Amino acid sequence: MRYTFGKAEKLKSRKLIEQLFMRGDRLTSFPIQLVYLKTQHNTDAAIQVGFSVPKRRFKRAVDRNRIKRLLRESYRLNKHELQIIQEADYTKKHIFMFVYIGKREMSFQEIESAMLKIFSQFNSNKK
RNA sequence: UGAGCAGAUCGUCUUAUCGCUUUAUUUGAUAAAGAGGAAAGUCCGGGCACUAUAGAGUAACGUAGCGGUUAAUAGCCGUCGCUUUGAUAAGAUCAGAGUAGGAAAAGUGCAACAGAAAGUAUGUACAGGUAAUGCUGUAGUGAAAUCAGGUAAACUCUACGUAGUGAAAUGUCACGUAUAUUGAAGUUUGAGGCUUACUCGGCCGAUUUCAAGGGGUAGGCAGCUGGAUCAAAUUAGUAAUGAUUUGACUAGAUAAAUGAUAAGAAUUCACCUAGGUGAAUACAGAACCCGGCUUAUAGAUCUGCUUUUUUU
RNA sequence: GCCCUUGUAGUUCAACGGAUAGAACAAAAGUUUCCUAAACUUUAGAUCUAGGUUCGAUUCCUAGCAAGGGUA
Repeated sequence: MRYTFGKAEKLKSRKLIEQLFMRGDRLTSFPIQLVYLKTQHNTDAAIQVGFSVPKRRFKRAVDRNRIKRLLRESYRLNKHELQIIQEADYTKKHIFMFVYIGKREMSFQEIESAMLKIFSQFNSNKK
């Protein structure tokens, strides 16, 4: 099991992101909100992921960068908890967007536990 | 020795594990490199690219002592004037700080309160003077009172300067549907359109046929980082800055890399007390590239000035 | 990335460069009432910050700070 997070797994297409926010479903576990959508995209990865921190809440670019890095790190280390990735089922492709809805910066441990909670919610929803 | 102010420089480090971006070897992987002094604000000025531009005038906007510097500027340097602070006994000089500092004798406007009067103004009291008279001086109000008054960061005038849009510019490749645009020829003849905001002036039209190839998808690549660069020495100059020589310089992402976790070290502060415990380590994150300005900044070092204590 | 606008009482807005910065609602105190509401009377409260021009600045200029918006 390798904890990688390469370019193919990154959500980059503007079109897909637009679709995601228009039609995607949402799951919340403070301070993270997950927006997800089952759709087709032409990459090898089962899930493409993006991370977002609103500029309105965090005015300085340094703070936004740090939170995004923490989110990305916690996703990278725990993504194997997701059944889709475990099964490597490429017929069920998804796109994810993690939005940080907290009002202040949090530690890595707090973010990680919230991330795990969201993963378990997502897995049970799929069954 | 402590405190304060001003300026300059630096602005955390090491190891392990797991990752990210770029480059090279190569296709398993390995190696190397990977945020700043402000990368910020976007306040000025350029480079670069594309578009536009026959010409003239007006408008609009910017700048404003003089000289220098620079690719260029509203930056920087020098200097004169003005304002202001300190020193000595006045004058004056010295030292520091600030300064958008052209024109009020072209014209228009504005000036609360006070004051007779604030600009087609001539009053009161006293003194002087005359043939006579606001003819002269002083007092009083006010920021300014007869002096071609004050105010141009009021309109304005003068001098000089200014085309527009910004790398999401622009070029190219791929996919791929359908018709903008341009050129030539024939027919027809004037509504309107374009030309820097306006005027003069200038240019163009509509339709049919033929020929050339445009637009979109914000997908890939180029643009994209070695340059008005940095450091040292010599040299020209009061200085800003220039010249020569030598050496140095691998960030290039694109919903956007430069990180996470753990341990240790360093510095500062607090507590117990002479080595432990706890806390903190700023401001802040490249986005085409440079030169300035402005703002934010824990802590450390150096220099100068002021002041306190101790010793001689 | 680029561009634009606005900052005045707690809130919404006024104010040629000229007296003590005004109005409405809100707040506080009082009158009225057995108590409350309504009504009436009164009070307190502000020019985003720092410089400059001017005799004098909310107004003009410069720099900063904050908020909002547009564009692709």
